[in-house]
Amino acid sequence: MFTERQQEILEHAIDLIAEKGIQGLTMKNLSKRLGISEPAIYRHYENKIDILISLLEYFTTTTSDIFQQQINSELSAIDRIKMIFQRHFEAFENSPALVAVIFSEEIFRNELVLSDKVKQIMERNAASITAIIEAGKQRGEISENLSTQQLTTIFMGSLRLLVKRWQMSNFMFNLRDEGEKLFVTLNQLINLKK
Amino acid sequence: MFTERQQEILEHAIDLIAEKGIQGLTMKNLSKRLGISEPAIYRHYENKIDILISLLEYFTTTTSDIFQQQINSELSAIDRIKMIFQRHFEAFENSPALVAVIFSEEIFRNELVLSDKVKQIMERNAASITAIIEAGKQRGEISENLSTQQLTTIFMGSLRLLVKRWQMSNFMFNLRDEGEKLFVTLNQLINLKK
DNA sequence: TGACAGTTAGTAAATATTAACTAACTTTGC
DNA sequence: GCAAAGTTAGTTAATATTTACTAACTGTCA
Repeated sequence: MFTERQQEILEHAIDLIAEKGIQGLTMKNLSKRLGISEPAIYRHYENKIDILISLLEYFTTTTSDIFQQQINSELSAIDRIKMIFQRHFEAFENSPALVAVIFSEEIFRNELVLSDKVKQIMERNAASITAIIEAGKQRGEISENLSTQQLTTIFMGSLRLLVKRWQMSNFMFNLRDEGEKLFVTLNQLINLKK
Repeated sequence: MFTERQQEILEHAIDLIAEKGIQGLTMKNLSKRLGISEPAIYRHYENKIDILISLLEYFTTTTSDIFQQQINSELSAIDRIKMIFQRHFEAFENSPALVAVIFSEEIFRNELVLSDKVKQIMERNAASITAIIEAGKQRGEISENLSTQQLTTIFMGSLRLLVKRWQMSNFMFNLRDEGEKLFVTLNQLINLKK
């Protein structure tokens, strides 16, 4: 899918975005990081947008596993969502720069091809959570009175905000621990309905 | 606080950011929108960063009322949070471009003065919600078992995600109606504990 | 008359990209 | 087996365009 060099370029691009935002991602900065000249980058990518498209694909493949692994699991709905949470946290702790991409709507806003891809990723993720909640309802784990769609928003929204806070704190707290706490409360809220 | 012309400039700047992201906010684009020349803008603002600082102040004054009005209210905690939600939705429906600013962490990342201000705004908002939840706990409206901090994340996170979705859909659904639905579910979750 | 708000015509620096070339490999055909 | 041809990954220099910003001038109006 990606050559070794392309992957290197992507990783440095992610780092740059994470550190300085999208405005920090210039060919000059990127080449400096890579230790090669600007034109050398064009041996591996046609243009800058190509790099960004690639970057979204890279992110998609990285995270899509997390969702697909869960779908066949025998766990309860809530535990399955919990596992999705945890795996994301792990992925982010391993490479905090990835967080910049999960909040990349702003980054990719100016190009239609890119913003569409971001939309797709978000919709796919929401659909996964929705499916799990529906299954949970059928098994009687989650009250039928609660709107699946709204629960999806609540789960994803609070997850996203936690990660955003982690990013804004310069990754100063332990994401997994805080995620655990958040999940305890979410769990309490859902279970009380039984 | 702002002259008439300054306010005009800010509004067009917000529109530009809303449409094309931060990269769309150039002095050229801005002057084109305003129907004046680029140098004319410098009659009203010293430089571009000055405009962005002003923009955050503009946003702060616009939304800080929403929080302060509530604090003295006699309503229940949940209703007070609901009102804060609703007033935000109203503000956003009146000027959807404002939404771009609420998610402006990315936009203002490159300048320390700016990103600090964004952090401040977020913290102030979180503190308001936290205070309301704490009060609700003391009045017995919200279970003491539930973590105030996590509840704040859940409220703010789901609110933010809803607004984000609204933005990504190009404002194609009714934000207030969907907000109402979200709140019904949040209400269900909290109240069941009684 | 003089401050205010605009203009035109520029600036230097930064931007993504292209042109032209090179050194070091690998493949191919006799 | 080895020279010719091609590829890969880089270089420096130059490109057109865009960026934020400035200097100097002009009209307007209280």
